[in-house]
Amino acid sequence: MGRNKEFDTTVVLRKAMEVFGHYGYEGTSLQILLDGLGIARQSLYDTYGTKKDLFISAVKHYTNEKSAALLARLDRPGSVKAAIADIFREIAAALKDEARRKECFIMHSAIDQVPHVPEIATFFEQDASRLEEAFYQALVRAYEQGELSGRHGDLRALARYLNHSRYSLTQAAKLTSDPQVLDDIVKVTLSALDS
Amino acid sequence: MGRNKEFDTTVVLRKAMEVFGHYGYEGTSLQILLDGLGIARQSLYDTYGTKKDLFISAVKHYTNEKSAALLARLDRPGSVKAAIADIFREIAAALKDEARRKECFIMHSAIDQVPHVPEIATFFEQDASRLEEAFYQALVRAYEQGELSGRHGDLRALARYLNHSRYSLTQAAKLTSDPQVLDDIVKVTLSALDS
DNA sequence: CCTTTTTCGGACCATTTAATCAAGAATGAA
DNA sequence: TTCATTCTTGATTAAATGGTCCGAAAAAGG
Repeated sequence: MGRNKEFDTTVVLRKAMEVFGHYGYEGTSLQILLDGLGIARQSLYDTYGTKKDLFISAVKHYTNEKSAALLARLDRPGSVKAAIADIFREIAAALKDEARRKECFIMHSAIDQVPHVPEIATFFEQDASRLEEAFYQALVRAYEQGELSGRHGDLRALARYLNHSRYSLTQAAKLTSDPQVLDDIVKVTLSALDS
Repeated sequence: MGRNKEFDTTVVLRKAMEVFGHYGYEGTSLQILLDGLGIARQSLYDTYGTKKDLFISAVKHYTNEKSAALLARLDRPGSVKAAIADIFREIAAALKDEARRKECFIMHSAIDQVPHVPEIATFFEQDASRLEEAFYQALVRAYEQGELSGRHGDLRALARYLNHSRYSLTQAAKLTSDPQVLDDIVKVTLSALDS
C-alpha cells in the first residue's frame, strides 16, 4: 500500500551515469544532478542516499551490466577471436552512438575517484581480475581450438592487454569526435590476435 | 630591481601537476593546492592568476614537455621500431617510478576538463594531430627502411593507435599497482609492429 | 473513509568555496 | 638611501556547496 514511485529507479540511474559522466563526480553539483535526473531533492535522498551513494550505485550498475554482457559473449561456444572482435566492435558502436555514449563516460569519473573512494577501488579491482581471468580462459580455449599460433605465447599478458584496451576506448572517445579514429584503434587492437 | 621570487616557477608547476593529478581539478580546493605548492595564496594569484589559469598552465607545460621528447626521439635516425619501443618503455618506466608517476596523472584530470575548458580542448586537438602526424611520418620511414611488412597496410590507423596507446597507459597505471601489468600491456601494444 | 507511502517545493543550515583587499616585513637593484 | 618588487598573513566577501527538516498534496490499497 501507499503511493507508487513515479520514476523508474534504473532509468534514473542511467541518467545519473550521464550526468556524472559529463561533469565528473566533484564537478556535478546537487543542482545539476537534480536537473539531470528530473526528480525532487528529497526523492533522491529517500531513494539513493547521499550524492556519493548514488554515484557508487551508478558506477556499479553500469559496470555490472557491461561485465555481464562481456562474460556472456565470451562463454558462447565457437570462435573466440570472433567473440573478442564482437566485444570490441560493440564498444565502438556504443561510443559512436550519440545517445549511448554519454553513459559510458561515467567510467572516466569512476576511475578518477579510485584513489579517494575505497569502495570503488575494491569494486574495480574485483571486476578487473574477474574479467582478466575470463579473457585468459577464453584465450586458452582459443589456443586449444587452434585459433592462436605459438607467437601469442604469453596469454596472460594478452588477457591483461585486452581488458585494459576495453577501458581505454572510452578515453579515446572523449578525446576525438571522429568515429573513424575509434574504428582504427579497434582494428589495430584486434590485430594483436592475428597470426 | 625589486625582490626576487623565492620559488622556481617551473618547480611549482611540477607540484601543481601532482596535486591536480591526485585530486582532479574540481577536487583540488585552494587550501589543498596551496599546501601542495608550498607557496602563499597571494603568490599564486600574482604569479599564475586564478586556479583555472594555473591548471591550464600546468597541463600545457606537462604536455609540451612530453611531446617534445617524443618528437625528438622519433626524429633520430635509425630504427623506427626501436624508437617507438623506447618511447613506450620510457612511459612505462615513468609510471612505475613512485616519484615521477604522480605528475603523469594530471593527464587524467586534463581529459576530464576537455568538455568544459575550451582552451584545453583545442590545445589537445592540436597536440594530438601533431603527434599523430609524427607517428605517421615515422611509420612511413619505417616502411621505406623495410622495417614493416605489407601486413601493416594502414599506417594511418597504426599511427592513431600508437598515439592513443600512449595516453591510455596512464589510465592503466591508475587502475593497477602491479608494475608487471604495465609491462604486459606495453609488450602486446608493441607487438602490433611485429611482422 | 482511512492509512500509508511517495512526491514536491521551499525554507534552512553550517561549511566551504574561490577570490580580493590590506598591511607589514623582507629583499634586492639603482 | 630610495624605491620597486615579492612574501606572508589575516580579514573579508559573496556565492555555492551538500544535506536536513517540514508540510501539503497526490496516489494506492485496505
